[in-house]
Amino acid sequence: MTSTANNDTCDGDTGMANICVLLVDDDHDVLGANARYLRVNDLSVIVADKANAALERLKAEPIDIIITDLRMPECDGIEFAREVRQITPLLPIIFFSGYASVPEIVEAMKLGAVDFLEKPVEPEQLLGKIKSVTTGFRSAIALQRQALDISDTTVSLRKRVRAYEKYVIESCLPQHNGRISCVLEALDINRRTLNEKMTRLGIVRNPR
Amino acid sequence: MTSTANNDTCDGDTGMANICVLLVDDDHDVLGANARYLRVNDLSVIVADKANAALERLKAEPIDIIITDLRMPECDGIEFAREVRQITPLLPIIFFSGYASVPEIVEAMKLGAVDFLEKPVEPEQLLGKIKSVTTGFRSAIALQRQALDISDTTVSLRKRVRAYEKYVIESCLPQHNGRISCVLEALDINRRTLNEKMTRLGIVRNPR
DNA sequence: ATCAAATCGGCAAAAAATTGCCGACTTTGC
DNA sequence: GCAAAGTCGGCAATTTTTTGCCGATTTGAT
Repeated sequence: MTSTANNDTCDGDTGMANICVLLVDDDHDVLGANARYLRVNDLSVIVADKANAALERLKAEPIDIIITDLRMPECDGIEFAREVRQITPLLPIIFFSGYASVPEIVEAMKLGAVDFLEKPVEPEQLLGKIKSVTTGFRSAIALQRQALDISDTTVSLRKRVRAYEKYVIESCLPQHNGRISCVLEALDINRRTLNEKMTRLGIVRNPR
Repeated sequence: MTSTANNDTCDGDTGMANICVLLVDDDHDVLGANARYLRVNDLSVIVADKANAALERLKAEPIDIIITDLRMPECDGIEFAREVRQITPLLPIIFFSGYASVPEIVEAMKLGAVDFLEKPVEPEQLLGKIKSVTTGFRSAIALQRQALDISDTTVSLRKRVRAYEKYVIESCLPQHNGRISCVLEALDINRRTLNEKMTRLGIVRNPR
C-alpha cells in the first residue's frame, strides 16, 4: 500500500503478488470461500480437497506455503505433512482443526508446522498468518533449504555460513523492494560491506 | 574448575549415568516423586520449584534437559522457556500441563520444545521421553526454523550470523559426542579457529 | 603410576573482511 | 535535458579472523 508507483510486476501491489498458496480442505464450502478471499487479496491459490491431489499439485507447481485441515477423510493431515516433507523439507505449513488433541498438535509442530489454528478460521486471520510467514521467507524458501541442510553429511561451516548470509540478504532485498539503503539499515551493515558480500555471494539484484 | 563429582548419583552404567535433568514444578509432591523415580533410574536430577531458581541452576550446572510445568505462579512456562533460550538456545525442553490452550502449545513448540505432555504425567513416561530425546536425534526442523527465523524485527546481519554459527557448532558437538577432532573434520575448519569461535560465541563444552 | 593422544590458549604472522573516500554511472522527478 | 538522489566499484588504511608453532594441561588406557 505504499506508493511504490510503478511496480511493473503486473498485479496490484500489496506486496503479495507472487505468493502461491496451496489450500487443502475437504469441506468445499469453506475451501471455496477461503480461496476466494485470498485471491481477492492478490494471492495465487491452488485448491485441493484431498491429500493425494494436493501432493500432485505440490510436485507440479511452485508452492510457497501450504494451509491444510488436520482432519480429512482418507489421509489425515499429519500423514499428509509427512509426505510433504519428503518433497519439500522446509516448506511452511499451517494447520487448522476444530478439535485437535495435544499429541496431534505436537506432532504437527514437530513436522515443522509454522502455526496451528483453531476452527473456525477467519479468512482475514488466514491472510494475516500467510503474510507474516511469507514476508520473511518469500522467494528464499529454496535457498533456505540449501542454507541449513544440516542433517546431511559433512558441509563445511564456511559454506553453511555463506549460504545463510546469502539467504538473509536475498530475503531482505525484496522485503524492502530492492531499495539498498533500506536493506543497509535493516541489516545494520555498511554499504560497502553489503556490496562486497553481494558480489562475493553472487547475489543478483533483479527486481525493483 | 568445578569439581562436580559430588552430585553424581550412581555407578550402574545404563548409559544414562551422565544425563542431568532439571525438573521444574511448583507442586512439591509431584516434583519429589518424579525426581525420586528418575534418580532411581540413574539420572542426575536437579529440582526447582520456581522459574527463577531454575534459571540460576541452569547457569551454574551442566544441564542436559529441562522438564517443566507450563503453569507456574510468578512466571509461566513460556516465559521461562524464552529466558532459557537466551542462555541455551538448543537445550531440549519438555513441557507438561493439564489444560493447555492450542496457542500455548504452539508457542512452546516454536520455542523448540521437544515434547508436550498432558498431566498427569507418569514417571515411566517421563523417563521414556528423556531416553528418546537424549539418545536419538531429534527432529531438527523446528530448531532450524528457529535458527533462521527472520520474520522478526530488525536484527543486524552480524548478530544473525553469529547466532547461526553458534547453532551449527552447538548442534555438531553432541553429534560427535563432544569429540573436538571429529567436529573439526565435520565442519572442515581449523582447530584454532573452532576454539576462537567457541570462545567468542560463548559455547560451553559440557557433554562428554 | 605412566605414557600417549587430545585439547587448550598465548603469541605473532598471514589472510580476509570492513570501511571511508572519491569519481562515475543510473534512475527519478520536474 | 537537468539536478538530485541512489548506487557502484577501485584503492588503501584499518580491523578482524584465521592459522601455525609451541609448551602446558587434561584425558584415557594400560
